[in-house]
Amino acid sequence: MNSSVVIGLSAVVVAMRDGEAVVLTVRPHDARTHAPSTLAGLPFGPFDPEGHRTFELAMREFVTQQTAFDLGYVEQLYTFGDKGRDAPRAEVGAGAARVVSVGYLGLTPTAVDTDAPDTGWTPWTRFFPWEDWRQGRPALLDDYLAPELRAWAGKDEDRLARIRLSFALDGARWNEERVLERYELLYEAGLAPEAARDLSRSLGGEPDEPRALSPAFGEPMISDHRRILATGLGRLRGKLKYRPVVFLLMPNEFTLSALQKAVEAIAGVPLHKQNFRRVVERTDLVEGLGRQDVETGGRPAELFRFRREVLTQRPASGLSLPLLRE
Amino acid sequence: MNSSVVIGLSAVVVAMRDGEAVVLTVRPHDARTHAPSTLAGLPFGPFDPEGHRTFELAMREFVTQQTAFDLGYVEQLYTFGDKGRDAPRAEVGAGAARVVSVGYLGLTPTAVDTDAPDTGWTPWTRFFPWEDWRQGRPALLDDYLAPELRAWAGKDEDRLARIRLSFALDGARWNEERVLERYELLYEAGLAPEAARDLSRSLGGEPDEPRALSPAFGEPMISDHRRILATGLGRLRGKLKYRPVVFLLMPNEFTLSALQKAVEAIAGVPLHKQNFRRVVERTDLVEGLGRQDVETGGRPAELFRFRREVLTQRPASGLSLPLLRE
DNA sequence: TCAAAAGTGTTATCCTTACACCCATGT
DNA sequence: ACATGGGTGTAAGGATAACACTTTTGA
Repeated sequence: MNSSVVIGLSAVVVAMRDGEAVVLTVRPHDARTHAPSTLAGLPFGPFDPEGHRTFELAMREFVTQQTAFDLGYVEQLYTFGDKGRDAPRAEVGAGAARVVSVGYLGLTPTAVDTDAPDTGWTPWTRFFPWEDWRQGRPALLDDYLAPELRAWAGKDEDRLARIRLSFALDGARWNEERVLERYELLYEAGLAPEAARDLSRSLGGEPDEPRALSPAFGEPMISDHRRILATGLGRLRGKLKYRPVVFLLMPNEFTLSALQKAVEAIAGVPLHKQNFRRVVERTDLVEGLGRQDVETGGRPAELFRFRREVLTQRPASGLSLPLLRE
Repeated sequence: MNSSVVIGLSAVVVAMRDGEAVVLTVRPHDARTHAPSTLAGLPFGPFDPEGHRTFELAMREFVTQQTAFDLGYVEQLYTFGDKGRDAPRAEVGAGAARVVSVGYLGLTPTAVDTDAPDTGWTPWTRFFPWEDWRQGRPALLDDYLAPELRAWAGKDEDRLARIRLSFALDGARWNEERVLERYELLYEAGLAPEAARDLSRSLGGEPDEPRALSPAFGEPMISDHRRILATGLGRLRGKLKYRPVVFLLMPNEFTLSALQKAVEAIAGVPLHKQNFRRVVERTDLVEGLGRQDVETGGRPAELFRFRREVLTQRPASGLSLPLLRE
C-alpha cells in the first residue's frame, strides 16, 4: 500500500462571551456508532490538494461548513508532524496515511450561537485550569499539579528546572505565554489523558483505561487538539503585547473595563485598573465616543471605539500588561 | 492518478562569518543535465512519512547529508501550501504531487566550510539588499524599489499604504522585522523574478524570459526559498529582542563589539555603542573573563562569555536595540 | 604623536509603578 | 447614605537616548 501524507487543518477560534474567553469546539460523530464524541475537539478537516488553493481558504471553508460561522482574522500557528500523536485515522478517513496537522488561530468579535449540531463555545479554562491566575495563583497548581510533576521528575535536575520555570514553583515568576511548554510537560509526565491514549494506540493494543485524573489536569480533547489549543493560547497571549489584537475580539463600541476584562481573560492575569487605562490611552489605539454605557451597577462608563486607522498609519504595537500585585 | 501531498522541508541555517551574517545555500543539480543550478537554494528534502518520526529529526538528517554539517538550535518557521508557488516537481521527484514546504530556522556558532560540493555560506544581503540599513537608508530603496512599487500601486490607496508602511516611504519608520511583508510586496508587484517564473509555470507555458531587473531587487532563489528565507530573517530579527538568541551565533568567547556587530548584521540597523553595552551589561547575560582579545587595531577589548546558566534560572529576555540616529 | 577602537560618566526625558482620592449612578 | 464601579492626579524609580570625554594599543 502506498503510504502517503494527509494534511489536517484545525482551527483555534477565539471570541469573548460575557467577559469570558471562549473557543469554538465540536463533538465529531463516531464513524460507526454515529454517536457524538465524549471529547471535545477543534473544528477541523482534511486539506484537499486538488480543490484547495491555499490552507487559509480551506480553513475558512471548513469552519463555515462545520459551524455555520464566518472567520475574521486568521493566522497560521504551527505544523505538527510527530508520529504517534497524529489524528486518529477515522477522523480523516484516509487509509494508512500519516496525518500532519496545520493549526490556525482565528479571532472574532461575535460569539454567536450556531445552529450546527454539536458545535459550541467553551471557555478555555476548562482545558487549562492552571492557566487562570486572575484570582491569584490557582490552588490546584500546588495541590495537584506540582506534587505529581515533582514525583515524575524525581531526582532529574533538568526536569526539575523545567518544572520550576514553567509552573512558577519555588519562587520562579509566572510567565503566562508558556502555555505550550506547560501542556507538553504534563503530557510528557503522563498527566494528560491524551498521553496514555497515544501510547496505547501506537503500541497497537486496546486503549488503556486512562488513569483517573483530577479535573485539575483539565479536560482532554480529541487527537492532538489540546496541543494545538495550547499553541494558540500561547501565541495569542504573546501577540496581545505587540499587536493590537484584542480589538479583533471586541464589538465596535466597548468600555475600558470590558477591554480590560478581555485582556485579563486571554492573558489569565489580573491587571492594575488605572495603569491599564493609561497604557491604553497613551497608545492612541482607542477614541472616546462621548456617549455612555447603560450600566450594570455603579457610575456609567464611557464608550470607546478602536481607531482602525492606526493600522494603516504606523506599525502599531499592542498593550503592555500592567500587572496587579497580589 | 492519485493526487497526493508531498512535504518538503527547507532550512534557513544562519551563522556569523567575519562580521557578516550568512546563510547556508546549495546549488542543486538538474535532474537531466546534472549541471548545478544557476540559482541558489536552501538545503531541503522530502519528508518521508515512513522513515521519519518528526520533522525536526528529518531536517537535521538532510542538512547533515547535503552539507556535511550538524545543526544546533532549530525551530519551525512556517508551512507554505499555496498552489503555484510549490517547489518544482523535479526537485522533489514525486509524480503529480502537490508540494507543501515546512520551513525551519537553524542557528549555529560555527560557519565551517564543508567539503560538500555546491554548498556554501552566502550573506543574506545578496538576497535582500534593501534590508541592510547599517550604513544608513540604502540608496537603492529610493532609486530603484520605490519608483517601481509606486508604479505598480498606481492610484490604489490600499497598496500605497502598504508600500509606505513596509518600505518606510514618506516619513514612515523602518521596521526591520517586516522582512516577509516587504518580499511579498515585491513578489506581488512582479518585481521578484520568482513571480514571473511561477506565473508562467502555472499557466503551463514555457518560462518567460524574466524581466531584466536591477541587482537592487536581490538575487532570486530556487522555488519558494527566498520566501522561506525572508520568513526566517524576520523571525530571527524579532526573536533577538525577546530571547537571547544572538549568543547561539557567537563563539564561546567574544568581545562586546563582536556581539554588537552580530546583532547589527542580523537586525540590519546600526546601534549606539555605549547604550548597547549598557543594555548587555544590565541584562546579566554575559560575564567578563578578565582576559583580552588580541587586537586588529586600537585598544584591546575584554573577552566575555554567555552565561548559559540564566536560561535555566529565569525566563531571560533578549536585547533591546538602542538605535544609532543617523 | 596620531589614528582607531575600547571603555567611562552624566544628564534629560519618558515610561512604569504605586498610592490616594474624587465622581456618578442605583438601591 | 452607601455600595459599586468609573475616572483623575501625582510622585518615585527605572530605563532609554543623547551627549562628551578618557584610555590603551599599533603604526
